[in-house]
Amino acid sequence: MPRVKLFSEKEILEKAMNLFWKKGYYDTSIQDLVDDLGINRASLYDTYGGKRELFDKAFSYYRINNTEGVKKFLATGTDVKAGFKALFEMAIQQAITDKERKGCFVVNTTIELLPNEQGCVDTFNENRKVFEQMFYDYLMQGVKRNQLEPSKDYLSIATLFFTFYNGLRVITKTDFDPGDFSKSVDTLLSVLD
Amino acid sequence: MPRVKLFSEKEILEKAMNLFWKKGYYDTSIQDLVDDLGINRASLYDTYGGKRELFDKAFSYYRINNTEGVKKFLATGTDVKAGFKALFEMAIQQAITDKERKGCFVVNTTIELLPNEQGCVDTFNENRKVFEQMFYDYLMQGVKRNQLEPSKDYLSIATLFFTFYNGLRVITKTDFDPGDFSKSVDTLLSVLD
DNA sequence: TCCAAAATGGAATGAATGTTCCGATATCGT
DNA sequence: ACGATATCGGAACATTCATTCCATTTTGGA
Repeated sequence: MPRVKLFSEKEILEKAMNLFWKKGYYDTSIQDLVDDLGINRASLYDTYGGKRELFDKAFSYYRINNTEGVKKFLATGTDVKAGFKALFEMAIQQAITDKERKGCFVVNTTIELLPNEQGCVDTFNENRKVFEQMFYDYLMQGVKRNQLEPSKDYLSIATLFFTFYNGLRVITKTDFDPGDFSKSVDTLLSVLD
Repeated sequence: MPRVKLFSEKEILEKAMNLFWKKGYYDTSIQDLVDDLGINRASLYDTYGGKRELFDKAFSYYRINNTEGVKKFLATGTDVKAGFKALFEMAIQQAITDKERKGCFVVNTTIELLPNEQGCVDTFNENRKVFEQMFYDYLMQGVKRNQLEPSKDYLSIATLFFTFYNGLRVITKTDFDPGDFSKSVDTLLSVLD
């Protein structure tokens, strides 16, 4: 049997994810990765294929975690409106807590790779659909539990919430006032009343 | 007197703006610029300084036009709610019309340069303030004209609208359904009722 | 007409890019 | 203990990058 890997493949992938997340695809060089991941140049190529392959793996890893994270987050609460409030507040809080202000990896990558790399447009479309569906299902739960009026157009509300969520992820990269955005979240959520 | 420039400085700046807008800062090389702008390598450096200087000039040029454009757009209409509806619909329509799907240059640059280039965070903060103020002023006009209830928190509505606007600029780079987003705009605007 | 000044074309620079290759090293099962 | 096999360190590769330089061409005013 051969020599065993001296690093955890998943651990390194997580590091790569964080670096790509922070610096984006183009501004991250192989040298940056070698320095940051702490593994050998050759090991990087042997294990992950190359820059683009590593990026794709890191991006996939993020999307899975992100989707699962939000799904679980919404599943914890019982009140739907409070759930969305908490979700948006979490995005705000995350931006304050994260000293690197990385925002959302999916949003960042959408902006960076489109429109020039149409090959990944399907990924972004699917991500949007998954989130909108998740939001919609959650809203319908609220209707079933008599927390929300049944007569509203919850598909458009799901789209609205997701769009707002994306906007939040852009603006929270700048120096924003958390209080202002908490208020705007409340205003947004008033569409549920 | 020297030889006269064979190109219009503004015309070339506009071309540079479009290329940076489409491809972003890092993925646009000097060679790309030389090919696209149709001017000489040396002329580019003589006239604009360098890649970063040219980018800054192009970005400034965009922001001025963009701000003025939205300001004039809002000034044309008389009904405030209809004005916002038209503004958001314009963003949607622009995404469909623009075959390159460039989105918004400010949003793109915010995502691409932050958090690594904190030197330009002031620019983004100012841009946000200008737009929020513009939206707020417009809303207050609606109050004065008795089109809108006076009791609402219009500062938070301005923030909400601007955040949504940013989100739109992200999502409209993907393959979105214009109809869905028109509906979500209507839902958003219901906060004014 | 001639000269100063600016634009031009294209070569040249040196650093950084992604990727490949190789000899050395370390490890596991036999 | 040994050999097969994968990792490792680092050199080497060809491109591409932003930038600089220079000789040439073009122009407008004296």
